[in-house]
Amino acid sequence: MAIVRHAMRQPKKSATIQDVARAAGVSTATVSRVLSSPDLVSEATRKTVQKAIQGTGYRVNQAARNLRMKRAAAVLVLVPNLGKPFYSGILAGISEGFAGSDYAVLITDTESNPLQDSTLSEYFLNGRIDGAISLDGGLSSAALAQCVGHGVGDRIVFLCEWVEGEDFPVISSDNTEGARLAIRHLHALGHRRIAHVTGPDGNVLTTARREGMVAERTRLKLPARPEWVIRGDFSLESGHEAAARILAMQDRPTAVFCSADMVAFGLIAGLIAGGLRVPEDISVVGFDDIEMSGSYVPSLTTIRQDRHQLGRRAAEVLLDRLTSPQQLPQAEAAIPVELVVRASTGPVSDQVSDI
Amino acid sequence: MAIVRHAMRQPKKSATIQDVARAAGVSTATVSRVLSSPDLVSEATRKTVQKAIQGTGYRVNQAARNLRMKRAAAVLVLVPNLGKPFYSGILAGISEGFAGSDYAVLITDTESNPLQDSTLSEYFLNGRIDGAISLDGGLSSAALAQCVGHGVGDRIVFLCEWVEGEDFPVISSDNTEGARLAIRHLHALGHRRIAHVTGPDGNVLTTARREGMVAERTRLKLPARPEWVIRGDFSLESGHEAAARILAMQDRPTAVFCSADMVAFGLIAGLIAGGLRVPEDISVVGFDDIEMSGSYVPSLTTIRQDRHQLGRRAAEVLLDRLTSPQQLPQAEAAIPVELVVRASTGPVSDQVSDI
DNA sequence: CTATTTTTTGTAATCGATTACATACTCGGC
DNA sequence: GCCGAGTATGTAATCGATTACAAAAAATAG
Repeated sequence: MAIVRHAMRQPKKSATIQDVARAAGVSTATVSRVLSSPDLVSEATRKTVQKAIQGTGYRVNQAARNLRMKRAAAVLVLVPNLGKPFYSGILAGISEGFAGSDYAVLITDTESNPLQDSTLSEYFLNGRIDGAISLDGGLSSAALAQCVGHGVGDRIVFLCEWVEGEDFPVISSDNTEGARLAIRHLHALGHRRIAHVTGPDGNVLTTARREGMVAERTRLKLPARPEWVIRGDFSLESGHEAAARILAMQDRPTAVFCSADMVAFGLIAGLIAGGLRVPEDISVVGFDDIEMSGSYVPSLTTIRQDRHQLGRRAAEVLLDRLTSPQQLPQAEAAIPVELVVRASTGPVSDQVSDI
Repeated sequence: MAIVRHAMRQPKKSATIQDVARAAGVSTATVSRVLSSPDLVSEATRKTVQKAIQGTGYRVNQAARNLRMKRAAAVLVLVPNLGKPFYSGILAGISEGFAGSDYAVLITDTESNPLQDSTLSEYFLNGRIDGAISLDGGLSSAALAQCVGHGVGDRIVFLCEWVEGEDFPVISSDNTEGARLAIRHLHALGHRRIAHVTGPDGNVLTTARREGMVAERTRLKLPARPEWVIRGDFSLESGHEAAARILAMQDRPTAVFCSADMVAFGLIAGLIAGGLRVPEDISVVGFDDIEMSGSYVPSLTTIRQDRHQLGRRAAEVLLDRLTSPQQLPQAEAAIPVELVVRASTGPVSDQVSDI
């Protein structure tokens, strides 16, 4: 009895729908129907065909299907910077949203792979994608105009960020409300002198959060000083710089609301290095609630964005538009945010309370 | 004169190669040749065809091309957790590596999208991908065996991590050397009592780094105590827990080498909260050099992995194998690492120096 | 000027699915 | 027993590229 060893190095030419048809003794049309609309096929043949599929190890060839059906079965996700921990949960939500469908999810980092104005529409025109989700509010209007011009404008959805003045569906957290919650929380702890570290100028989130902060501060009749609004850019470094500014102030705030958790981390580190205690001397609130925030020391009081939900929702909206393209841009409600109280905020201390 | 407004809502049925052929007065074969092997076509016709391509706004249909050429023009990257900042630079390197080619890069998070044993090979069999790069050393041998069985085993490349006992090309940093560098650095600063926070059990990186650490410690004849090797899992939390352990020790180390930067952050925060100063009382070294490490307070001394290079190299290796499939697994040299000295390490302090 | 090689171009088959349309079959109802 | 409706299946065109092969044109040799 000989022992046969197969090298099997070549990709097996996998079975085609023809092979299955032959094996099952039916036409390719029937096999195709078993795959895509099984209820059109009688119980008996369906079983036969399914057996034949098993037997041959048949897998549908996506390229052939895509060609015939004129679709790509893929969507593109544009992420400003994959390295930011903030995006992980979102991406998870997105892929979950597409899990039931047969769409593949392409992810690209727009920071390391700057899109040319034409790149996005190229993807569409080459038939590589059917739709796109952009987490990048910095897309050029030219790029978007191209897509609209080619008739694929209604397969683009924005998530978290958006482009001012453009009319695409946007899924995002209730940023303004988040800012209000933060201020209200600090106010309830007795804080009156509240500073804010913003995001980068021109960013839509910067604006939304700053506005929410200002609105609530006004409503609560809190004092406002120009130097208490410190320009940042969502980065750890900017938080650190903000700390230096605050330490140098004569008229120090008792609490700081940061436009992102990373900023808060940098700020706290800087403040502690400068001899202040958090939260005893100064309270800090972040925004986002990234994974690290719960385990930072001190753990961070912050505004939680439901990242998973955000991603899921964006996927659903895009999926809707891909399956029934005639729909008009329905109004999207903002995803609610939530205040998460942890150890970086506390009651205002006596000696620095305002008059 | 009437002003015409086009709604232009439908996707323009884009020009096909037939349209171009007609416009240029040549056959489709010639157009195709202009696209893929221009030197087979005479100067004159090439120009005509190119003009026709411009004129019609023709884009090649990927699905048709893929079907005919039996390829997917895409590769899959398996990332254990997209949220870890460590991966961003790597992904950037990978997409850069594929930039010149026409491969699309699919990225999937294996934590939020656990791969079934058959999922990876399904991707191959469905013709969705031509190759894969795995950053996940936790792939099941069953999944890999399936791929090998289907003859696509030679289009899989591991990056950073790998699966013990499997014979795939691996691109990774010189982890062992990194650990040695860390220990050597601490030794040069006068430290003798050095602790190590490891990665999770069973992880190949944990092993490589621990071994490098042990080897160098032995070489330098440094004291070793079982409790100075603290089990972690590359997370901030585990660093924080390690801090608690260290604070509780009677016989405290004067320096700690962490198996990841995130661990170091948690550790430092914990130590500072416990009343120690870094680096005055205790020095800390990380591993990875993620973006944050330079701006953390104190900035972190760490072992830099050239993430960009790692990604690029993996892309190149895979690309090689895709274009000339017969190649045998060439031996891959480890990518060199580098010690980056910052503020979290300093000379051992007098009062705690060993006898 | 013819024979031979080389270069350029065209014809038509092919990749592997989906689906419009045609056909065959089943089942009641009258 | 015939008709119509409904169900199940098959035939063949189609999606849009690539490429083997053939044919024509141009270049070279003798």
